[in-house]
Amino acid sequence: MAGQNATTPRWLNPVEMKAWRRYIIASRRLLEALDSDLEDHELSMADYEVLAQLSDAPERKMRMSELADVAMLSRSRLSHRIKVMEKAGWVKREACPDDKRGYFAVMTAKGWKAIVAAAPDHVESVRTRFLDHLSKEDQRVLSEIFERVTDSLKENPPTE
Amino acid sequence: MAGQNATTPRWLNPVEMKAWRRYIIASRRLLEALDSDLEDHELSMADYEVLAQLSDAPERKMRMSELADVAMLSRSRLSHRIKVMEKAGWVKREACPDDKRGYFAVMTAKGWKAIVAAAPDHVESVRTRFLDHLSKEDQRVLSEIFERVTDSLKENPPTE
DNA sequence: GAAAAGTAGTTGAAAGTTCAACGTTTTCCA
DNA sequence: TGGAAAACGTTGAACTTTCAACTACTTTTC
Repeated sequence: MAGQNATTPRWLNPVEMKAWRRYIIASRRLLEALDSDLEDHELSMADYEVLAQLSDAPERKMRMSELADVAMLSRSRLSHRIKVMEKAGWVKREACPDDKRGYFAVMTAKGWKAIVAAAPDHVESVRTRFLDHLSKEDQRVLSEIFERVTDSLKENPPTE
Repeated sequence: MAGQNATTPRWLNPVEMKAWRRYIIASRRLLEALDSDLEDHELSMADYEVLAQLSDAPERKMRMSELADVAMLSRSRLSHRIKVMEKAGWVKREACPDDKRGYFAVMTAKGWKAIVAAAPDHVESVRTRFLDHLSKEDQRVLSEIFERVTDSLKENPPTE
């Protein structure tokens, strides 16, 4: 992307700037707040996401790489994180019989208890800190905007 | 926030869920993409933000704590980061004459060159990856939504 | 005007994340 | 069928971020 802007840059006008900055700033603070709310359950957002995904999976287990994809973590990051979560007793690892390279992350009873305890509070956080400020129409507009953003990122992924 | 939900949790309905997840997923990918685009200039988003804020400040210098606030970094994080940026030659530190506890972060000529080189590409990234997918009306709606979200976070800050 | 309380900023250690390299197993295809 | 290439997941090292403690200075309070 470097050096592709020989022409005069199209700087943001005030309205664009406001939309962009408000979005980016609110999003950071929102994430912080959700993370902080989850601390009451000794969970980070990433941990929550991992457990939530596992709890939706058949038999509450999932291949490491699939879990990494749906939880949007790098494989390496997931691998390190699962090591910690395993120590905490929320998940364990299980060799995959079909593919000897592979492993499953399996949610334990303790992990299930943790997510069941955390989920209502987390959903309530998402509501009070975010969804409550959106009308039905806002929800629709937002869904569409971010669908377009995601689609465009897929078409034009960053080159790393 | 823990234990405040003795009542049945108000789970998200499908429309709410879709709005929430699309927003959160697109936002993560968007941030990743912007960060990745900036790598061409050897800058992280945090570094960019620090340099951008400095370049707008009078004399291109700012007190550490003010800089931490506007760039949304903890003081400790800024302190560590400035150490690295100083080594890279983009900023230097300067003792504050009025308050002997204080320091200024001061942008160097090299820092100025770095931000001037990166800004057009970065703005272009923000456009192509985000703003281009928003109509004027979308911009307005988004500004208002995230203003409400920010206001509510101010009224009800996380307790850490 | 001195002690207490608060503010500015840094530090080192602990925890988390990225990156590149690696061993193992599977897939591809000539 | 055999060997190259790709995929799975882990690892250790480097780097980043957080956390709590700390020094140094300033402001408040009585």
